[in-house]
Amino acid sequence: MAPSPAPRGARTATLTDVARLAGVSVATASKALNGRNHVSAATRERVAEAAAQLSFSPNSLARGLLAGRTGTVGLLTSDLVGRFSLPILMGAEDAFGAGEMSVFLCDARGDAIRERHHVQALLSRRVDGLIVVGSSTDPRPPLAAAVDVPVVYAYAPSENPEDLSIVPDNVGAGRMAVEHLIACGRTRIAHISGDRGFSAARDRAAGALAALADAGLAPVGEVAYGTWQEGWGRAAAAMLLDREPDFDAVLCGSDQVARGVLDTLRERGRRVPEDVAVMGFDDWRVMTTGARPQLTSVDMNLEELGRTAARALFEAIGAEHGRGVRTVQCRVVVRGSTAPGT
Amino acid sequence: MAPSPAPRGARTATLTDVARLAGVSVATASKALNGRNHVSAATRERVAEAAAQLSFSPNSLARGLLAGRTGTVGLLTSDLVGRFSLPILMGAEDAFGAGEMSVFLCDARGDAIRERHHVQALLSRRVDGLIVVGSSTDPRPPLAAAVDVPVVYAYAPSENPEDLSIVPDNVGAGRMAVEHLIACGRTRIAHISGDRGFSAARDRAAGALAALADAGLAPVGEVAYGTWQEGWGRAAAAMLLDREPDFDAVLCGSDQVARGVLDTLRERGRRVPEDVAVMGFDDWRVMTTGARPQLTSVDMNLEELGRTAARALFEAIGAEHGRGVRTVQCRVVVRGSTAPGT
DNA sequence: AAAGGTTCCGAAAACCTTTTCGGATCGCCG
DNA sequence: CGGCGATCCGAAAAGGTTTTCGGAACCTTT
Repeated sequence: MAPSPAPRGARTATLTDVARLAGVSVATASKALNGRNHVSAATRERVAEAAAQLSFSPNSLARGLLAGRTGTVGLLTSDLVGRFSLPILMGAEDAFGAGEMSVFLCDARGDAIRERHHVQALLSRRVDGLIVVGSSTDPRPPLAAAVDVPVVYAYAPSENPEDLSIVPDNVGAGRMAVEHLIACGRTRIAHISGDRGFSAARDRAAGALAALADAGLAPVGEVAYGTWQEGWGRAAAAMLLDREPDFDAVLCGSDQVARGVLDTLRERGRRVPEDVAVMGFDDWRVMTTGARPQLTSVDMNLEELGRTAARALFEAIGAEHGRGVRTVQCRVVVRGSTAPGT
Repeated sequence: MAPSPAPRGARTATLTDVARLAGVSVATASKALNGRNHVSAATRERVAEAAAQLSFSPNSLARGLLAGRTGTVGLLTSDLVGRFSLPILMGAEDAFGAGEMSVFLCDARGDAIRERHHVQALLSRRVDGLIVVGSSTDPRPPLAAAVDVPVVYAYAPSENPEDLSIVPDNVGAGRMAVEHLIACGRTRIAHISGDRGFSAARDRAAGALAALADAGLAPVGEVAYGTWQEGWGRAAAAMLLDREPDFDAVLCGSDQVARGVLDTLRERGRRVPEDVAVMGFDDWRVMTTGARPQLTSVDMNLEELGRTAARALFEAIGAEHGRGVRTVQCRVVVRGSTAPGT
């Protein structure tokens, strides 16, 4: 049996219908359904029954029109296809869903025109706030249009320091990774990074070098920048083996690079983790758990970042708006490539 | 310079303001801005100027309240974290964005309670339609609540054949894959599938076997079901080499399985594609392009599936609602693992 | 100059809910 | 029995837009 075959055209019940059925005025019906005072228990009951019978659902548009707040926010991503938007999105959706907020999703596809268009549409829908999710951690220009609702930038900070931005702590992540390797007893550590054009690569490298210096260690070779791909990992590992064969750990710019490094190390007869420990970045499960051995990685806590952005926006709605850049801590996820037996 | 520092509290301009500034009535202002007749060119110009000056943006809530249509749709996913929702989402968002529709995103996280709650919220916001995106191609129960707007199920079809569902053609995909292998001159084809519990695995196997039979060929060994992971690919390939070493192609249930198979084949001295051709499913770029050699795969065209679902919903809004299951074609993406030199 | 037609504009209703405030009813006390 | 307080209910306005329809002004034609 289909669940009450959609009565198309049968205008959905309004509060007036409920009131009529319950034999009260709309005002009373409203108060009864919203738990306001000055309604007798009996009346409240009658109204509730009537509402249930008509499967009444209050029209949020009318409510929003009156209240001046809609209970909606816009989530503007610049690149949905990218791997990093999604977890942030999930975290934000999660945090808002709990707070009775609904989320408009817009993907600008990296196009400024489309972005402006989407912002206009969202403002026209009277969203209470906006989260702008970038596709890399490099700063991005602030929204072009004049926006009269709070805006929170997530992942990619705004170039305007007056805006509120939530970003992962890549420097801390690099530091954390090296500290883990040192804790595993490694001292001859090389860093095969990703694309030098990304601040994520540079920040992680900076954190890693700082942690090495703090421990009185020098890196093995230069930081090797390339791409974020497996192929670069394979090539860079080969070069490292040729030039600086005396290393006992490799910190990689991404999980994909680490996969490539693992492949080359295995082919060249180095055992992981016995001879060489290997770490990745991003903790992309499909990459880390499919690897042999499973790959230790640094999780950027993107879902938490999304939740944080959502909470920040939520606070900014109605209250005064925060400013500046806030970071979210990363965390090391230990697997077999650095610690045997895990 | 910050772009006009958000004038909080400075009530956004309304049509009344525009009308006053232009020295006309709200009715005229409305008609002027919406390109209606019965407005002189001069007046239209004056109103447009006033609107621009106040950076007027019409209140969609009021408009929706009046029109009975909001220009919004709900996108209800059951599992955002899964790899398949996202491209569908993108396709849908793309198709709707072009049509001036805005998309509410909700993730039910596979929880029926949460799903019902989200549906209620969406109906309360008076969405014009609903797309329900599943996390696997297995049929799912139809929405529990009585919904009086069109619903389209994407990826996972509804169990109710009266509903409209858009799904990938997995049988056709399996057939297509085998046909490609045969076209590459292979005749001794094995199939290492994924998790038997998924209809996607069974459908692809059925299509593959049908194509083999059509070509007068028999598969090498049984269809091997396991998981969707790399580890299963490695293990299954090893077993295949032990039991039925005489094969010249392996069709894998997923790109991850194919990665595992590639690893084992390389380690056991079989060259790809010279000795053995290997194919995956899903065309997950990070898996296929990182592999050595790059992996031929079958793309399910999920983005197109999302667009198709969006278009179907769009048509159903206002018109009569379609029924039944429609499929979207898959396509083979050829890379080095089946055809050398590509 | 009057009649008729054309062109443009404005008043008002409609959409649905919430809130305010005045009015009505009832019970209780003096 | 009158007055008072408490309790509950309803009329009406507000929110911003679109649409309908009546009215005003102007031009053309006889």
